[in-house]
Amino acid sequence: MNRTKIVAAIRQIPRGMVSTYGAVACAAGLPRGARQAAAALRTAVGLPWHRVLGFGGAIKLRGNSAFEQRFRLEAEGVRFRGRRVDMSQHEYKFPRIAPARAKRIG
DNA sequence: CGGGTGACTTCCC
DNA sequence: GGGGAAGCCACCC
Repeated sequence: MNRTKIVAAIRQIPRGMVSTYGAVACAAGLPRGARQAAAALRTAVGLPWHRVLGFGGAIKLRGNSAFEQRFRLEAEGVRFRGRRVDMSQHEYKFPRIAPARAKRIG
């Protein structure tokens, strides 16, 4: 199941690192599955959900959840630049799980 | 089958 | 940098 791959990918993000919806989906073999990655994060439990961000390291949650996500990341040593995570330092690059052809998303 | 929806992304103003 | 439009995709009526 694709959703399982997405969950597996998210679970691999180590502490102090982050990734993006698109990258996670890509690692799971779904080049256009950013939204599916988000859906998986919403439903699945026990994931490091706070380590998944929008493109460029932006928090896509709203309200209190956004605050909590930022708080948790900072607690792991992740640094922010403005409202975005400093991706040059903390972006986690997935090992290839499934062949992910690079294509534009969006 | 068709239409609405979203923790998405990219362009453009 | 903020806001809107358009494209994409799985899921759910």
